[in-house]
Amino acid sequence: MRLSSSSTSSAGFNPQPEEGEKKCLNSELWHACAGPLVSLPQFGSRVVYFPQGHSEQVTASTNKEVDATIPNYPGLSPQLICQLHNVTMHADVETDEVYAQMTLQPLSPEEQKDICLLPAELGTPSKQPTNYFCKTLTASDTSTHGGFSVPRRAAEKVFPPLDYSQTPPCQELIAKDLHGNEWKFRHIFRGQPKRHLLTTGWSVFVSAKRLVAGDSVIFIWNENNQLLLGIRRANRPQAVMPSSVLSSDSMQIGLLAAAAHAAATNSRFTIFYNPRASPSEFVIPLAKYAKAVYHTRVSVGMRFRMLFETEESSVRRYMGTITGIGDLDPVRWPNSHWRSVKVGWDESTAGERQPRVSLWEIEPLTTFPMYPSPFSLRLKRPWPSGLPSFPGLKDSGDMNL
Amino acid sequence: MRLSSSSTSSAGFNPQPEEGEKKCLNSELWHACAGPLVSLPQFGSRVVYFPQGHSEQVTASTNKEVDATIPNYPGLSPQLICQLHNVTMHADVETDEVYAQMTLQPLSPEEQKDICLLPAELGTPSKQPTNYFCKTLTASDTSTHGGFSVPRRAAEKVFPPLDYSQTPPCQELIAKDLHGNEWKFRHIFRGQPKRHLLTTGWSVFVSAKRLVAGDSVIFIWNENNQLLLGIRRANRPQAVMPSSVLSSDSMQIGLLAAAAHAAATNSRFTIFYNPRASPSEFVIPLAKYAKAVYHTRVSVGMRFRMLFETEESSVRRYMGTITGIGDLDPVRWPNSHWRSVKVGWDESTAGERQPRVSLWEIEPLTTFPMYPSPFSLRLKRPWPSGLPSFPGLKDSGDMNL
DNA sequence: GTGTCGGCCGTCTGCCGACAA
DNA sequence: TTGTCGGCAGACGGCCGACAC
Repeated sequence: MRLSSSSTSSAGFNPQPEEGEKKCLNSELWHACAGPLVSLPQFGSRVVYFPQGHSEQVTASTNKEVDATIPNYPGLSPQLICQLHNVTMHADVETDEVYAQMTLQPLSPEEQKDICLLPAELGTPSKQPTNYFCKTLTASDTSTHGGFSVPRRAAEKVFPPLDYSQTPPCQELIAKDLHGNEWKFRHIFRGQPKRHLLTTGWSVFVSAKRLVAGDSVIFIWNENNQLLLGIRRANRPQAVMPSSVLSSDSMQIGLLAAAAHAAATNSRFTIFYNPRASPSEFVIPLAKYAKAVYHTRVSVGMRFRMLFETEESSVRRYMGTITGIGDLDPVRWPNSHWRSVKVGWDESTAGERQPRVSLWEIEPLTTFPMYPSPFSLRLKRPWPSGLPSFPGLKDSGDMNL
Repeated sequence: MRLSSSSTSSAGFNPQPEEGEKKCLNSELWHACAGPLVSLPQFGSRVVYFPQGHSEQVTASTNKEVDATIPNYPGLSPQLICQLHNVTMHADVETDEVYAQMTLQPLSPEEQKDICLLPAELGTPSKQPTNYFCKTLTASDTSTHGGFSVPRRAAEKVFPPLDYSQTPPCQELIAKDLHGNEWKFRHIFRGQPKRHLLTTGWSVFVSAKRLVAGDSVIFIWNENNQLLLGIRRANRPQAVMPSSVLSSDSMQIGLLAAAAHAAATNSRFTIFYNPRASPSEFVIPLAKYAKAVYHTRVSVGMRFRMLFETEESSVRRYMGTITGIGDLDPVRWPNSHWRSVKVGWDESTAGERQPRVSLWEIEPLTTFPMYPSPFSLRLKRPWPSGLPSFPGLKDSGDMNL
C-alpha cells in the first residue's frame, strides 16, 4: 500500500516548486535520485511514446513475463507522437522510489502533418546539482553500533562549514527528503585521525527508511542553502509484487488498450515512468527520436558508444558493435524502432547490458557530422515507405522539424 | 514491492494442502483472515463474473475514481458466465493481506445453451474453523513495554493445556503464519489475578508484522494439532498506492479489456479477488446468481435482511427496505444486476453501509418459500426479454439447473 | 477478566578513540 | 582516508505483580 507525494513542475527545472496545495517535491533531488542519465521531456513538448517500452517497465515491475494471449491492437502504432501535457515528479511514500507521471495526448493526423520543433524540444539534459555527494552505505553505516562516516571531501563540499576552533567542531544539520520531511543529524568532526561523522539522528533515519548496507544516500546543498537528502536502494535481485490488485496480464493489456484508445480518439492518457525500474526510457523527445532515426546512418558492423550509469552514480561509456538491425517482435510489433539494433559489447562483463538497443540510445562512431544544428534539421520522407504509421501520415510528404 | 506466497488448492477446503513446490498456504487460516462471510467458488464450477464489481475493487485499491474516458466495450456483458479453472489462495508477503487468484473462462454460446448445475455449484459456505479466536490488539499488546494478554476463554479453547501444577504454568507455543513461517512464543499463566500471557517472542512478531493497536490477530488450533497464526489489519482510512507502476485509469481499462477479449475469444483470463479490499464479491457461483435473479421476487418497499461482519469477526444481520430497483450505471452498464437494488437501512449508523446492493446479497422477507431444493430449480426464460445477454442465449429457451 | 502502570533488571543502542587496511 | 572494533554509559526492552475498571 503506497501513497505518493507529488508536486507539479512544468519542465523539471524548478529549483523550489512551491505549488501550495501539495508538498514540494524537489526537482534537483528527484533527478539526483533518478540518476545522471535520466532526463524528463519538457512540459508542452512533443514526444514519442513506445508501448513496447512501457510494457517492459510493467514486466520489470511485476516480474512476470506476458503469457496470456494479448489481444491485438492493430490500430496501435509501435510509436505514438504525443503532446506532453503534464509531467509531475513523485516519490513512493513507502520506498522513496522516484517516478514521474506524464499525461500524453496522441497528435491528430492534421497535427502531425506539419510539425515544427522548437529548439527547446531537443530535450535539455537533466541538470545535475553541483554540490552533492552519493555514498553507498557500509555495514558500519547501517549498524546500530555507530553513526554514519562522511567522506571528507563530501563533507567539505556539501555540508555547511564547521567552526574548527571548537573542540570538537560540531553542528546540527537539517535535511529534507523527497517528501519534504525534515531529518536532523548531529554532524561532528572528531576521532584520531579526525573524520566527519553523523551521529545523533542517523539511526532513526536508517530504520525509518529501512536502509541496509549497499543502499546509497545522496546529500545535496542547493542554491537556497537547503540541505536535501535522498536515497537510492541497491538493485536487490528480488521479485516484486504481482500487486494483488490486478493481474500482470491485465496490466499489460490495460497499458496497450489505454494507449490504443487514446490514439484512436486523440484523447489524453496517463503513464508512470519509473527511471530505476524501467530498462529504458520509453517517452523520448520527438527531436531526439527524429535525429536518431532519420539523421543517423547505421549499419551492421558499425562501432558505437553508449552511456551507462556506474554504481557510484556517475557515467561511463561502453563500446560495442552493431550486429544486426531488425524488429524485436516482428509479429506483434512489426516495423518498430524500439530496440531495433542488435549489438555486441566489447567487455566480457557485458552480460548485464541489453543485447538490443534503440537508435537514440547509442552514439555511432562515424566520420560524418553526427549532430547538425537542430535549427537546420529537416526531414525528408519521415517514415520509410511501407512502414505503418499514423492515419493521415502514411506516405505523406515532408515533415518540418 | 511485494511477493506472494501461494498454494494451489482445488476448492478451498484442503486442510493441509502440501503441494510440494510452493510453501503451503493454509486454507483454514486464509478463510479466517478473509472473514466469516467470504467464500470462494468451487474449482471447476460455473460462476458469474461482474466487471463492475472488479472495477470497484480496483477503485478501492488505488483509491482513485475513474476519471478518464474509458473506452466502451460494447461486446462486454455486465455479467459473464464463466468456467472457473483455478482458484488459488495467496497472501501478500509484505502485509499478509489475503487474496485469491482465479482463472476464468467465459462460456461459449453453445456451452451456455444447456447449463446443468451440479449441487456442489451452489457454493458451500466457507468452513470456519472451530477452535480459533480473534483478538483486536490493545495499546498494551503492541507496546514494547509488555507482552500479549490472551483472553482466558481463548487460551483455554485454542492453546494446548498447561500443567497448572507448576508455578507458574508455562509452555512454548509454535505457530505458523500464512507463509508457513514459524513463530515461537512463551505462553505463561501468572499475575494476580491470574491471566494468560504471551511474553518472549511476542514483540518480535509485532515488529516484524508491523502491527499496531487496532489490528487483530487470529489463532487457530486445527485438527492436525497445528497452531496457526494470522493477522487482520484495521481498516486504516488511508489512501493506498497509485502503484507507481500503472495509472489507475490504465488498470481500469485493462480489467475491462482483458475480460472483453476473453469473452470474445472464449479464452481464459486471470483476476485477483481481495476480500478485505473489495466492497463486494464479484465472482458469484452461477447457482447462487440464478436463484437470486430468477427465483426471488423483489419489489420496492419490500423488507430484507443482509449479513455483515462485525468488528469482532463475527456476523450480524442488518435490516432494511428496498427503495428502488434499477441500473447503477444506465449508460455504461445498462441492464446489469450489479447493485441493482437501492436500499435504505434501518439503523441510523447506516452511513457505512452501501446504498445499493445486489440481489444475491440480500434475503428478502417474504411469505414464499425462499430456497426450494436446488435439485428442483428450473429456470424459465432466464433473461428478461430485451436484456442484452450472451450471444446465442438471447431469448433462448430453458436453462436447466 | 483484562488493560495499564510502576518497579526493576538486563540487553542493546549509540558515542568515543584505537587501530589497521 | 575510512571501515570496523572494544570500551563504556545510558536508554529502552521486557518480565513481574499491583491496581482499577
